[in-house]
Amino acid sequence: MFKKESEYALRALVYIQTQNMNTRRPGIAEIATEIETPPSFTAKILQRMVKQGFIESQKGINGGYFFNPEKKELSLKRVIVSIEGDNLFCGCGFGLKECDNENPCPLHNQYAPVRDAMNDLVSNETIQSMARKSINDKKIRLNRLDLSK
Amino acid sequence: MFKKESEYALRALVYIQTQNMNTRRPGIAEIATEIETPPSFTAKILQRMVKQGFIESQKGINGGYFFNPEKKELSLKRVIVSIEGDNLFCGCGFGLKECDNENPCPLHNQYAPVRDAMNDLVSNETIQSMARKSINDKKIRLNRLDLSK
DNA sequence: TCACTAAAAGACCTTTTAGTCCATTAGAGA
DNA sequence: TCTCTAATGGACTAAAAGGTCTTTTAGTGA
Repeated sequence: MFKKESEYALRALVYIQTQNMNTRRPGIAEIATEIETPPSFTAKILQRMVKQGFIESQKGINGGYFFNPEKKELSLKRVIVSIEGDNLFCGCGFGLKECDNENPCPLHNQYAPVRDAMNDLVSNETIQSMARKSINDKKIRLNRLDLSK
Repeated sequence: MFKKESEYALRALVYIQTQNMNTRRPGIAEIATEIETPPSFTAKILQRMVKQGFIESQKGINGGYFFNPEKKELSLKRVIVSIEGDNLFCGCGFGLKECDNENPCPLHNQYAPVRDAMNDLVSNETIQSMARKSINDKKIRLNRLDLSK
């Protein structure tokens, strides 16, 4: 569904938030290990998240990434749109440039409701709501079941 | 949402079916013009559709592409899965290899219903059902509103 | 059977996505 | 202020997606 970059960004941000809630500021090496992503690529992605202003970073000893608790919660949609645009949430299933209720493609009437449901989902869920779920339910994971595999 | 190749394949197949219903067998040049896709790439895609057995082709004068009316209707899902696999309809939104009700990612409970709705949609709709809609409702299109643009 | 037509095959090119590596910058703490 | 550490920046590589072009193959019908 989403691009690798979006998936990695979401997992990394949720992991950072769970650690922040535990008064920790994880660094690249730890994050990449925990969420099982390529370290260099993850570093590149988090750099972009910092530039977007979604998170902040601290260099040097005990440095790492963290959310500014003053800011309002960050929706999944803002993260995804900053990476891959909003075609997923607005576009036509048949790939038409212009497709709406007035001039629909043959799939439009069926497709639009599902697409809109996806839009609502990522608009309403936030990195923070995901992190809370993750902390409150031990069953919920950000990686594979068995890291030794 | 879908790859370009899937979008072009769906539009081409629906167009072929609408023309077949009018006792015509369109060729590449006509198809690419009508659905506004790159001709060479469209040819490549239709070759693959023939190899998959989804459509048949006829060389030479009055040649072109057509559906075998003996066969049962072709679901959108079969077309899409043959091109890009089924990750869209089975995969995890966070990109985890293992993610289900027992061991969910933080998005699973919200994401799975929307993903399943998408799966139902493409499983139930067929190239033929799309073609019928297209023929019965003049408002429905497979290209832009104004081809002169 | 010849000429024409249109699909098939396959090599090739371009752009985007995915990912690596190394040198630089800057903060923390001793 | 020195040293260690960890993020930053930017050049680079690899693979996949998207797309083109030219030659070959195979029907059609005159």
